[in-house]
Amino acid sequence: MATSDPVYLRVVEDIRRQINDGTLPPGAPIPSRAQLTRKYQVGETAARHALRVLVTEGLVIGRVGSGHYVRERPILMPLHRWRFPEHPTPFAADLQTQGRRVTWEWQIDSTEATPEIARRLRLPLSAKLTRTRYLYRGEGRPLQLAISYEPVEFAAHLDEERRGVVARMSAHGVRITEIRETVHTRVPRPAEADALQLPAGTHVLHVERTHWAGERPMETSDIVLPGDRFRVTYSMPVG
Amino acid sequence: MATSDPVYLRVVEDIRRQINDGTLPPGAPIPSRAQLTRKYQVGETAARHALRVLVTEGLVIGRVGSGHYVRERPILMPLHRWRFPEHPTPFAADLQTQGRRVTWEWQIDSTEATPEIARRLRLPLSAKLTRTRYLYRGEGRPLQLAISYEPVEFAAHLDEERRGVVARMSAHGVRITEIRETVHTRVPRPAEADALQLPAGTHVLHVERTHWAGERPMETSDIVLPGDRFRVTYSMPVG
DNA sequence: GCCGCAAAGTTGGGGCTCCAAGGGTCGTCG
DNA sequence: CGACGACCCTTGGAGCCCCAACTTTGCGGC
Repeated sequence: MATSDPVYLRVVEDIRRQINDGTLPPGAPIPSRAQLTRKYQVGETAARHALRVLVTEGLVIGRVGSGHYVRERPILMPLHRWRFPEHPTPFAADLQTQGRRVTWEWQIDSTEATPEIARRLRLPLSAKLTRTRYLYRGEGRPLQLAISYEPVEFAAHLDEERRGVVARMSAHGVRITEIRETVHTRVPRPAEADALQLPAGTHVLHVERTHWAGERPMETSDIVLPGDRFRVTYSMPVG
Repeated sequence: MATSDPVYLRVVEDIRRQINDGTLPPGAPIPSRAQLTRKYQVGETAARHALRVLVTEGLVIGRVGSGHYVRERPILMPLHRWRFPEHPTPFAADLQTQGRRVTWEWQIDSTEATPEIARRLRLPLSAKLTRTRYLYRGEGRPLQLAISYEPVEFAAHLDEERRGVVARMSAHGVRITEIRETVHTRVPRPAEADALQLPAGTHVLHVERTHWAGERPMETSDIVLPGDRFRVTYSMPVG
Protein backbone atom coordinates (compact mmCIF):
# COMPACT_ATOMS: atom_id res chain seq x y z
CA MET A 1 0.00 0.00 0.00
CA ALA A 2 2.73 2.43 0.94
CA THR A 3 4.00 4.19 -2.15
CA SER A 4 7.50 4.10 -0.70
CA ASP A 5 8.19 0.39 -0.99
CA PRO A 6 9.91 -1.06 -4.06
CA VAL A 7 8.01 -0.86 -7.33
CA TYR A 8 8.42 -4.57 -8.00
CA LEU A 9 6.52 -5.22 -4.77
CA ARG A 10 3.70 -3.01 -5.97
CA VAL A 11 3.39 -5.28 -9.00
CA VAL A 12 3.65 -8.45 -6.91
CA GLU A 13 1.01 -7.26 -4.48
CA ASP A 14 -1.39 -6.26 -7.21
CA ILE A 15 -1.13 -9.60 -8.98
CA ARG A 16 -1.27 -11.54 -5.73
CA ARG A 17 -4.44 -9.71 -4.82
CA GLN A 18 -5.99 -10.57 -8.17
CA ILE A 19 -5.11 -14.24 -7.70
CA ASN A 20 -6.50 -14.33 -4.17
CA ASP A 21 -9.78 -12.62 -4.96
CA GLY A 22 -10.36 -14.74 -8.05
CA THR A 23 -9.90 -12.04 -10.68
CA LEU A 24 -7.14 -14.24 -12.01
CA PRO A 25 -8.42 -17.83 -11.67
CA PRO A 26 -6.12 -20.88 -11.77
CA GLY A 27 -4.73 -21.33 -15.26
CA ALA A 28 -5.19 -17.68 -16.23
CA PRO A 29 -2.24 -16.02 -17.96
CA ILE A 30 -0.25 -13.34 -16.16
CA PRO A 31 0.80 -10.33 -18.26
CA SER A 32 4.19 -10.85 -19.87
CA ARG A 33 7.31 -8.91 -18.98
CA ALA A 34 6.69 -6.49 -21.82
CA GLN A 35 3.05 -6.00 -20.86
CA LEU A 36 3.91 -5.47 -17.20
CA THR A 37 6.43 -2.76 -18.02
CA ARG A 38 3.74 -0.90 -19.94
CA LYS A 39 0.87 -1.57 -17.54
CA TYR A 40 2.70 -0.58 -14.35
CA GLN A 41 5.16 1.86 -15.92
CA VAL A 42 8.17 0.03 -14.54
CA GLY A 43 11.45 -1.13 -16.02
CA GLU A 44 12.07 -4.59 -17.30
CA THR A 45 14.11 -5.53 -14.25
CA ALA A 46 11.23 -4.76 -11.90
CA ALA A 47 8.71 -6.67 -14.03
CA ARG A 48 11.03 -9.64 -14.27
CA HIS A 49 11.73 -9.54 -10.56
CA ALA A 50 8.03 -9.42 -9.72
CA LEU A 51 7.35 -12.51 -11.81
CA ARG A 52 10.24 -14.34 -10.20
CA VAL A 53 8.88 -13.60 -6.73
CA LEU A 54 5.46 -14.93 -7.69
CA VAL A 55 7.06 -18.08 -9.08
CA THR A 56 9.14 -18.74 -5.98
CA GLU A 57 6.05 -18.15 -3.87
CA GLY A 58 4.43 -20.94 -5.81
CA LEU A 59 1.48 -18.81 -6.92
CA VAL A 60 2.50 -18.80 -10.56
CA ILE A 61 4.40 -21.01 -12.96
CA GLY A 62 6.43 -19.86 -15.93
CA ARG A 63 6.40 -21.78 -19.18
CA VAL A 64 9.31 -21.03 -21.46
CA GLY A 65 8.17 -19.59 -24.76
CA SER A 66 4.57 -19.32 -23.62
CA GLY A 67 4.04 -17.17 -20.55
CA HIS A 68 3.31 -17.16 -16.83
CA TYR A 69 0.11 -18.72 -15.55
CA VAL A 70 -1.72 -18.85 -12.24
CA ARG A 71 -0.82 -22.18 -10.75
CA GLU A 72 -3.53 -24.81 -10.41
CA ARG A 73 -3.83 -25.40 -6.71
CA PRO A 74 -3.50 -29.13 -6.34
CA ILE A 75 -5.95 -30.79 -4.01
CA LEU A 76 -4.13 -31.48 -0.78
CA MET A 77 -3.96 -35.21 -0.22
CA PRO A 78 -4.88 -36.27 3.30
CA LEU A 79 -2.70 -38.83 5.04
CA HIS A 80 -4.38 -40.19 8.11
CA ARG A 81 -2.02 -41.20 10.87
CA TRP A 82 -4.03 -43.21 13.29
CA ARG A 83 -4.33 -46.54 11.58
CA PHE A 84 -1.37 -48.86 11.28
CA PRO A 85 -2.00 -51.38 8.57
CA GLU A 86 0.32 -54.15 7.52
CA HIS A 87 2.27 -52.14 5.03
CA PRO A 88 5.79 -50.86 4.70
CA THR A 89 4.61 -47.44 5.69
CA PRO A 90 1.14 -46.33 6.65
CA PHE A 91 1.36 -43.62 4.04
CA ALA A 92 1.19 -45.95 1.09
CA ALA A 93 -1.64 -47.93 2.58
CA ASP A 94 -3.59 -44.80 3.32
CA LEU A 95 -3.16 -43.55 -0.19
CA GLN A 96 -4.41 -46.84 -1.56
CA THR A 97 -7.55 -46.69 0.51
CA GLN A 98 -8.39 -43.52 -1.32
CA GLY A 99 -8.62 -45.47 -4.56
CA ARG A 100 -5.26 -44.38 -5.87
CA ARG A 101 -2.78 -46.79 -7.33
CA VAL A 102 0.41 -46.46 -5.38
CA THR A 103 3.55 -48.35 -6.27
CA TRP A 104 6.85 -48.28 -4.52
CA GLU A 105 10.39 -49.35 -5.05
CA TRP A 106 13.14 -49.66 -2.51
CA GLN A 107 16.78 -50.41 -2.13
CA ILE A 108 18.58 -51.69 0.92
CA ASP A 109 22.16 -51.08 1.95
CA SER A 110 24.35 -50.81 5.01
CA THR A 111 25.60 -47.61 6.52
CA GLU A 112 26.94 -46.14 9.72
CA ALA A 113 24.94 -43.95 12.05
CA THR A 114 25.35 -40.24 11.38
CA PRO A 115 25.26 -37.92 14.42
CA GLU A 116 21.58 -37.21 13.79
CA ILE A 117 20.52 -40.84 13.39
CA ALA A 118 22.69 -41.96 16.32
CA ARG A 119 20.92 -39.42 18.50
CA ARG A 120 17.51 -40.57 17.38
CA LEU A 121 18.21 -44.27 17.88
CA ARG A 122 20.35 -43.68 20.99
CA LEU A 123 23.20 -45.62 19.47
CA PRO A 124 26.94 -44.87 19.47
CA LEU A 125 28.27 -42.94 16.50
CA SER A 126 29.08 -45.08 13.47
CA ALA A 127 26.97 -47.99 14.73
CA LYS A 128 26.12 -50.40 11.93
CA LEU A 129 22.71 -49.77 10.45
CA THR A 130 20.54 -51.07 7.67
CA ARG A 131 19.22 -48.31 5.51
CA THR A 132 16.21 -48.71 3.25
CA ARG A 133 15.34 -46.08 0.69
CA TYR A 134 11.79 -45.93 -0.65
CA LEU A 135 10.30 -44.07 -3.55
CA TYR A 136 6.51 -44.06 -3.81
CA ARG A 137 4.69 -43.25 -7.01
CA GLY A 138 1.03 -42.58 -7.63
CA GLU A 139 -0.40 -42.33 -11.13
CA GLY A 140 3.10 -42.30 -12.51
CA ARG A 141 4.27 -39.29 -10.55
CA PRO A 142 6.61 -39.52 -7.59
CA LEU A 143 4.72 -39.00 -4.35
CA GLN A 144 6.99 -39.58 -1.42
CA LEU A 145 10.56 -40.33 -0.41
CA ALA A 146 11.44 -42.24 2.72
CA ILE A 147 14.66 -43.42 4.30
CA SER A 148 14.42 -45.89 7.14
CA TYR A 149 17.22 -46.79 9.56
CA GLU A 150 17.33 -49.73 11.92
CA PRO A 151 20.03 -51.78 13.62
CA VAL A 152 21.35 -54.54 11.36
CA GLU A 153 20.22 -57.33 13.70
CA PHE A 154 16.55 -56.67 12.91
CA ALA A 155 16.93 -56.38 9.20
CA ALA A 156 17.10 -60.07 8.31
CA HIS A 157 14.74 -60.99 5.50
CA LEU A 158 13.94 -57.33 5.08
CA ASP A 159 14.07 -57.65 1.32
CA GLU A 160 11.77 -60.66 1.24
CA GLU A 161 9.02 -59.94 3.69
CA ARG A 162 7.71 -56.47 3.22
CA ARG A 163 5.70 -56.41 6.42
CA GLY A 164 5.36 -53.24 8.46
CA VAL A 165 7.90 -52.34 11.10
CA VAL A 166 5.57 -53.30 13.95
CA ALA A 167 4.91 -56.79 12.59
CA ARG A 168 8.51 -57.43 11.61
CA MET A 169 9.92 -56.31 14.96
CA SER A 170 7.35 -58.48 16.68
CA ALA A 171 8.78 -61.48 14.82
CA HIS A 172 12.09 -60.65 16.53
CA GLY A 173 10.40 -60.54 19.91
CA VAL A 174 10.32 -56.76 20.10
CA ARG A 175 6.97 -55.20 20.94
CA ILE A 176 6.53 -51.73 19.47
CA THR A 177 4.44 -49.67 21.87
CA GLU A 178 4.55 -46.19 20.43
CA ILE A 179 5.15 -44.26 17.25
CA ARG A 180 6.31 -40.67 17.42
CA GLU A 181 6.30 -38.37 14.49
CA THR A 182 7.70 -34.90 14.14
CA VAL A 183 6.57 -32.69 11.28
CA HIS A 184 8.40 -29.69 9.98
CA THR A 185 8.82 -27.88 6.71
CA ARG A 186 11.96 -26.93 4.86
CA VAL A 187 13.45 -26.31 1.46
CA PRO A 188 13.97 -29.53 -0.49
CA ARG A 189 17.51 -30.72 -0.95
CA PRO A 190 18.54 -30.85 -4.59
CA ALA A 191 18.27 -34.64 -4.72
CA GLU A 192 14.77 -34.45 -3.28
CA ALA A 193 13.63 -31.74 -5.66
CA ASP A 194 14.89 -33.96 -8.44
CA ALA A 195 13.38 -37.23 -7.25
CA LEU A 196 10.00 -35.70 -6.40
CA GLN A 197 9.96 -33.45 -9.46
CA LEU A 198 9.25 -30.41 -7.35
CA PRO A 199 8.56 -27.12 -9.09
CA ALA A 200 10.66 -24.17 -7.97
CA GLY A 201 9.49 -22.50 -4.80
CA THR A 202 7.76 -25.46 -3.21
CA HIS A 203 8.73 -26.67 0.22
CA VAL A 204 8.59 -30.20 1.56
CA LEU A 205 6.99 -31.66 4.64
CA HIS A 206 9.61 -33.61 6.52
CA VAL A 207 8.16 -36.24 8.82
CA GLU A 208 10.58 -37.83 11.24
CA ARG A 209 9.08 -41.09 12.41
CA THR A 210 10.43 -43.24 15.23
CA HIS A 211 9.10 -46.60 16.41
CA TRP A 212 9.60 -47.12 20.14
CA ALA A 213 9.58 -50.27 22.24
CA GLY A 214 8.96 -48.76 25.65
CA GLU A 215 11.82 -46.35 26.19
CA ARG A 216 13.97 -47.77 23.42
CA PRO A 217 13.85 -46.33 19.90
CA MET A 218 13.97 -49.25 17.46
CA GLU A 219 13.58 -47.74 14.00
CA THR A 220 13.59 -44.25 12.64
CA SER A 221 12.83 -42.85 9.24
CA ASP A 222 12.73 -39.61 7.36
CA ILE A 223 9.70 -39.18 5.16
CA VAL A 224 9.70 -36.37 2.64
CA LEU A 225 6.48 -35.19 1.00
CA PRO A 226 5.83 -32.40 -1.50
CA GLY A 227 4.49 -29.61 0.66
CA ASP A 228 2.12 -28.34 -1.98
CA ARG A 229 0.30 -31.65 -2.35
CA PHE A 230 0.13 -33.22 1.08
CA ARG A 231 -1.43 -32.66 4.41
CA VAL A 232 -0.85 -34.99 7.31
CA THR A 233 -3.66 -35.68 9.75
CA TYR A 234 -3.34 -36.94 13.31
CA SER A 235 -5.96 -38.07 15.75
CA MET A 236 -5.61 -38.01 19.51
CA PRO A 237 -8.14 -39.46 21.93
CA VAL A 238 -9.02 -37.26 24.89
CA GLY A 239 -9.57 -38.39 28.46
CA MET B 1 27.88 -31.18 -11.53
CA ALA B 2 27.07 -30.95 -15.21
CA THR B 3 29.01 -28.13 -16.79
CA SER B 4 26.00 -27.33 -18.99
CA ASP B 5 23.69 -25.95 -16.34
CA PRO B 6 23.54 -22.22 -15.62
CA VAL B 7 26.65 -20.66 -14.13
CA TYR B 8 24.72 -19.11 -11.26
CA LEU B 9 23.72 -22.63 -10.24
CA ARG B 10 27.35 -23.67 -10.20
CA VAL B 11 27.97 -20.92 -7.68
CA VAL B 12 24.88 -21.81 -5.66
CA GLU B 13 25.81 -25.47 -5.53
CA ASP B 14 29.37 -24.77 -4.49
CA ILE B 15 28.35 -22.49 -1.65
CA ARG B 16 25.53 -24.79 -0.59
CA ARG B 17 27.99 -27.66 -0.43
CA GLN B 18 30.34 -25.61 1.72
CA ILE B 19 27.51 -24.74 4.08
CA ASN B 20 26.33 -28.33 4.33
CA ASP B 21 29.73 -29.86 4.95
CA GLY B 22 30.65 -27.23 7.53
CA THR B 23 33.35 -25.42 5.56
CA LEU B 24 31.16 -22.37 6.01
CA PRO B 25 29.76 -22.59 9.55
CA PRO B 26 26.71 -20.61 10.71
CA GLY B 27 27.56 -16.93 10.91
CA ALA B 28 30.42 -17.17 8.42
CA PRO B 29 30.50 -14.49 5.72
CA ILE B 30 29.77 -15.42 2.11
CA PRO B 31 32.00 -13.77 -0.50
CA SER B 32 30.53 -10.49 -1.70
CA ARG B 33 29.19 -9.90 -5.19
CA ALA B 34 32.50 -8.47 -6.32
CA GLN B 35 34.47 -11.33 -4.81
CA LEU B 36 32.18 -13.94 -6.37
CA THR B 37 32.60 -12.47 -9.85
CA ARG B 38 36.35 -12.77 -9.47
CA LYS B 39 36.39 -16.15 -7.75
CA TYR B 40 34.04 -17.94 -10.14
CA GLN B 41 34.76 -15.85 -13.22
CA VAL B 42 31.10 -14.93 -13.69
CA GLY B 43 29.28 -11.71 -14.35
CA GLU B 44 27.75 -9.62 -11.65
CA THR B 45 24.24 -10.73 -12.59
CA ALA B 46 25.08 -14.38 -12.00
CA ALA B 47 26.77 -13.63 -8.68
CA ARG B 48 23.84 -11.54 -7.55
CA HIS B 49 21.36 -14.17 -8.69
CA ALA B 50 23.23 -16.92 -6.85
CA LEU B 51 23.11 -14.93 -3.62
CA ARG B 52 19.41 -14.27 -4.05
CA VAL B 53 18.70 -17.98 -4.51
CA LEU B 54 20.61 -18.80 -1.32
CA VAL B 55 18.66 -16.13 0.54
CA THR B 56 15.25 -17.35 -0.64
CA GLU B 57 16.29 -20.88 0.26
CA GLY B 58 16.83 -19.62 3.77
CA LEU B 59 20.45 -20.78 3.89
CA VAL B 60 21.90 -17.29 3.94
CA ILE B 61 20.85 -13.85 5.09
CA GLY B 62 21.94 -10.57 3.54
CA ARG B 63 22.71 -7.56 5.70
CA VAL B 64 22.65 -4.28 3.82
CA GLY B 65 25.98 -2.56 3.95
CA SER B 66 27.69 -5.50 5.57
CA GLY B 67 27.48 -8.72 3.57
CA HIS B 68 25.84 -12.12 3.31
CA TYR B 69 26.22 -14.59 6.15
CA VAL B 70 25.40 -18.25 6.67
CA ARG B 71 22.14 -18.23 8.53
CA GLU B 72 22.16 -19.41 12.12
CA ARG B 73 19.91 -22.43 11.99
CA PRO B 74 17.30 -21.64 14.59
CA ILE B 75 16.74 -24.55 16.90
CA LEU B 76 13.45 -26.03 15.86
CA MET B 77 11.09 -25.72 18.77
CA PRO B 78 9.31 -28.94 19.55
CA LEU B 79 5.60 -28.82 20.24
CA HIS B 80 4.46 -32.06 21.76
CA ARG B 81 0.91 -32.98 20.92
CA TRP B 82 0.00 -35.70 23.30
CA ARG B 83 -0.63 -33.86 26.51
CA PHE B 84 -3.65 -31.65 26.98
CA PRO B 85 -3.07 -29.29 29.86
CA GLU B 86 -5.54 -26.73 31.11
CA HIS B 87 -4.49 -23.95 28.83
CA PRO B 88 -6.07 -22.05 25.96
CA THR B 89 -4.03 -24.06 23.52
CA PRO B 90 -1.60 -26.85 24.25
CA PHE B 91 1.01 -24.99 22.26
CA ALA B 92 1.45 -22.21 24.76
CA ALA B 93 1.54 -24.64 27.65
CA ASP B 94 4.12 -26.79 25.94
CA LEU B 95 6.32 -23.84 25.22
CA GLN B 96 6.11 -22.77 28.85
CA THR B 97 7.21 -26.17 30.05
CA GLN B 98 10.39 -25.60 28.13
CA GLY B 99 11.22 -22.68 30.36
CA ARG B 100 10.21 -20.01 27.91
CA ARG B 101 8.05 -17.07 28.84
CA VAL B 102 5.07 -17.12 26.57
CA THR B 103 2.45 -14.41 26.61
CA TRP B 104 -0.65 -14.19 24.54
CA GLU B 105 -3.31 -11.73 23.66
CA TRP B 106 -6.67 -12.41 22.08
CA GLN B 107 -9.74 -10.71 20.77
CA ILE B 108 -13.21 -12.14 20.45
CA ASP B 109 -15.88 -11.26 17.95
CA SER B 110 -18.83 -12.75 16.13
CA THR B 111 -18.83 -13.92 12.57
CA GLU B 112 -20.67 -16.17 10.14
CA ALA B 113 -19.37 -19.53 8.97
CA THR B 114 -17.40 -19.39 5.75
CA PRO B 115 -17.71 -22.39 3.40
CA GLU B 116 -14.51 -23.86 4.82
CA ILE B 117 -15.46 -23.46 8.47
CA ALA B 118 -19.03 -24.61 7.84
CA ARG B 119 -17.64 -27.79 6.30
CA ARG B 120 -15.34 -28.41 9.23
CA LEU B 121 -17.98 -27.84 11.89
CA ARG B 122 -20.77 -29.44 9.81
CA LEU B 123 -22.90 -26.37 10.19
CA PRO B 124 -25.06 -24.59 7.63
CA LEU B 125 -23.44 -21.74 5.75
CA SER B 126 -23.52 -18.42 7.56
CA ALA B 127 -24.22 -20.05 10.93
CA LYS B 128 -23.43 -17.74 13.83
CA LEU B 129 -20.01 -18.35 15.29
CA THR B 130 -17.74 -16.91 17.92
CA ARG B 131 -14.29 -16.24 16.59
CA THR B 132 -11.26 -15.82 18.84
CA ARG B 133 -7.98 -14.57 17.46
CA TYR B 134 -4.80 -15.30 19.38
CA LEU B 135 -1.30 -13.95 19.06
CA TYR B 136 1.39 -15.71 21.08
CA ARG B 137 4.72 -14.12 21.87
CA GLY B 138 7.87 -15.59 23.35
CA GLU B 139 10.81 -13.46 24.41
CA GLY B 140 9.22 -10.48 22.74
CA ARG B 141 8.95 -12.07 19.31
CA PRO B 142 5.69 -13.28 17.82
CA LEU B 143 5.50 -17.07 17.87
CA GLN B 144 2.15 -18.23 16.70
CA LEU B 145 -1.18 -17.08 15.31
CA ALA B 146 -4.40 -18.92 15.97
CA ILE B 147 -8.04 -18.37 15.04
CA SER B 148 -10.62 -20.47 16.82
CA TYR B 149 -14.24 -20.92 15.77
CA GLU B 150 -17.07 -22.35 17.83
CA PRO B 151 -20.86 -22.05 17.91
CA VAL B 152 -22.00 -19.01 19.87
CA GLU B 153 -23.88 -21.07 22.48
CA PHE B 154 -20.63 -22.42 23.94
CA ALA B 155 -18.79 -19.15 24.05
CA ALA B 156 -20.33 -17.73 27.21
CA HIS B 157 -17.73 -16.44 29.65
CA LEU B 158 -15.08 -17.09 27.02
CA ASP B 159 -13.37 -13.81 27.81
CA GLU B 160 -13.30 -14.42 31.54
CA GLU B 161 -12.34 -18.03 31.99
CA ARG B 162 -9.42 -18.87 29.80
CA ARG B 163 -9.71 -22.58 30.30
CA GLY B 164 -8.99 -25.03 27.52
CA VAL B 165 -11.64 -26.09 25.08
CA VAL B 166 -12.02 -29.52 26.66
CA ALA B 167 -12.67 -28.14 30.14
CA ARG B 168 -14.92 -25.34 28.96
CA MET B 169 -17.05 -27.62 26.77
CA SER B 170 -17.33 -30.02 29.68
CA ALA B 171 -18.88 -27.22 31.74
CA HIS B 172 -21.59 -27.09 29.07
CA GLY B 173 -22.15 -30.83 29.35
CA VAL B 174 -20.24 -31.66 26.18
CA ARG B 175 -17.59 -34.35 26.48
CA ILE B 176 -14.73 -33.92 24.00
CA THR B 177 -13.50 -37.36 22.99
CA GLU B 178 -11.03 -36.69 20.23
CA ILE B 179 -8.80 -34.04 18.77
CA ARG B 180 -7.81 -34.19 15.13
CA GLU B 181 -5.08 -32.11 13.63
CA THR B 182 -4.05 -31.68 10.04
CA VAL B 183 -0.65 -30.23 9.21
CA HIS B 184 0.38 -28.72 5.94
CA THR B 185 2.76 -26.08 4.72
CA ARG B 186 2.15 -23.07 2.57
CA VAL B 187 3.32 -19.58 1.75
CA PRO B 188 2.32 -17.14 4.48
CA ARG B 189 -0.43 -14.69 3.67
CA PRO B 190 0.76 -11.09 3.79
CA ALA B 191 -1.01 -10.45 7.11
CA GLU B 192 0.66 -13.52 8.60
CA ALA B 193 4.11 -12.61 7.31
CA ASP B 194 3.58 -9.24 8.93
CA ALA B 195 2.23 -10.46 12.26
CA LEU B 196 4.82 -13.21 12.65
CA GLN B 197 7.68 -11.08 11.28
CA LEU B 198 8.66 -13.77 8.81
CA PRO B 199 11.85 -13.30 6.81
CA ALA B 200 11.63 -13.69 3.04
CA GLY B 201 11.47 -17.23 1.76
CA THR B 202 10.08 -18.88 4.86
CA HIS B 203 6.91 -20.93 4.81
CA VAL B 204 4.44 -21.51 7.58
CA LEU B 205 3.10 -24.65 9.16
CA HIS B 206 -0.66 -24.53 9.12
CA VAL B 207 -2.27 -26.76 11.74
CA GLU B 208 -6.00 -27.26 11.44
CA ARG B 209 -7.30 -28.49 14.77
CA THR B 210 -10.79 -29.78 15.47
CA HIS B 211 -12.25 -30.89 18.80
CA TRP B 212 -14.79 -33.68 18.44
CA ALA B 213 -17.50 -34.91 20.78
CA GLY B 214 -18.08 -38.36 19.33
CA GLU B 215 -19.07 -37.76 15.73
CA ARG B 216 -19.81 -34.07 16.23
CA PRO B 217 -17.15 -31.42 15.59
CA MET B 218 -17.45 -28.82 18.34
CA GLU B 219 -14.61 -26.37 17.80
CA THR B 220 -12.10 -25.81 15.05
CA SER B 221 -9.08 -23.58 14.79
CA ASP B 222 -6.34 -22.61 12.39
CA ILE B 223 -2.91 -22.41 13.94
CA VAL B 224 -0.12 -20.77 11.98
CA LEU B 225 3.53 -21.27 12.96
CA PRO B 226 6.75 -20.00 11.37
CA GLY B 227 7.98 -23.00 9.41
CA ASP B 228 11.62 -22.25 10.03
CA ARG B 229 11.29 -22.31 13.82
CA PHE B 230 8.77 -24.98 14.66
CA ARG B 231 8.38 -28.68 14.49
CA VAL B 232 5.25 -30.39 15.66
CA THR B 233 5.52 -33.77 17.33
CA TYR B 234 2.78 -36.36 17.67
CA SER B 235 2.70 -39.56 19.61
CA MET B 236 0.53 -42.56 18.80
CA PRO B 237 0.27 -45.64 21.00
CA VAL B 238 0.45 -48.95 19.17
CA GLY B 239 -1.63 -52.04 19.88
C1' DG C 1 -9.89 -27.66 -45.80
C1' DC C 2 -5.57 -28.83 -44.06
C1' DC C 3 -0.56 -28.67 -43.61
C1' DG C 4 3.69 -26.59 -42.93
C1' DC C 5 6.57 -22.93 -42.24
C1' DA C 6 7.94 -18.39 -40.89
C1' DA C 7 7.39 -14.57 -37.91
C1' DA C 8 6.34 -12.77 -33.56
C1' DG C 9 6.15 -13.17 -28.75
C1' DT C 10 7.82 -15.11 -24.30
C1' DT C 11 10.81 -17.09 -20.77
C1' DG C 12 15.18 -17.58 -18.63
C1' DG C 13 20.30 -16.95 -18.64
C1' DG C 14 23.64 -13.53 -18.66
C1' DG C 15 26.02 -8.91 -18.96
C1' DC C 16 26.74 -4.06 -17.60
C1' DT C 17 25.77 0.18 -15.00
C1' DC C 18 24.05 3.71 -11.67
C1' DC C 19 22.57 4.82 -7.17
C1' DA C 20 20.78 5.12 -2.20
C1' DA C 21 21.29 3.41 2.27
C1' DG C 22 23.84 1.47 5.60
C1' DG C 23 28.01 -0.97 8.02
C1' DG C 24 33.13 -0.85 9.17
C1' DT C 25 37.40 1.04 9.76
C1' DC C 26 40.79 4.10 10.48
C1' DG C 27 42.80 8.36 11.20
C1' DT C 28 42.47 12.91 12.84
C1' DC C 29 41.14 16.37 15.97
C1' DG C 30 39.71 18.09 20.33
C1' DC D 1 42.33 9.02 25.22
C1' DG D 2 38.02 9.22 23.21
C1' DA D 3 34.68 10.82 19.87
C1' DC D 4 33.55 11.86 15.32
C1' DG D 5 33.73 12.04 10.53
C1' DA D 6 35.47 10.57 5.99
C1' DC D 7 36.01 6.95 2.94
C1' DC D 8 35.45 2.37 1.24
C1' DC D 9 32.70 -1.64 0.78
C1' DT D 10 28.35 -4.09 0.56
C1' DT D 11 23.50 -4.87 -0.29
C1' DG D 12 19.33 -4.17 -2.80
C1' DG D 13 16.53 -1.53 -6.12
C1' DA D 14 16.25 -0.30 -10.77
C1' DG D 15 17.24 0.36 -15.76
C1' DC D 16 18.67 -1.34 -20.27
C1' DC D 17 20.46 -4.74 -23.44
C1' DC D 18 21.60 -9.26 -26.01
C1' DC D 19 20.60 -13.98 -26.94
C1' DA D 20 19.05 -19.05 -27.10
C1' DA D 21 15.30 -21.92 -26.84
C1' DC D 22 10.69 -22.59 -27.13
C1' DT D 23 5.40 -21.69 -28.14
C1' DT D 24 1.86 -19.69 -30.55
C1' DT D 25 -0.20 -17.77 -34.34
C1' DG D 26 -1.25 -16.68 -38.68
C1' DC D 27 -0.53 -16.87 -43.50
C1' DG D 28 0.27 -18.94 -47.86
C1' DG D 29 0.26 -22.83 -50.64
C1' DC D 30 -1.30 -27.20 -51.85
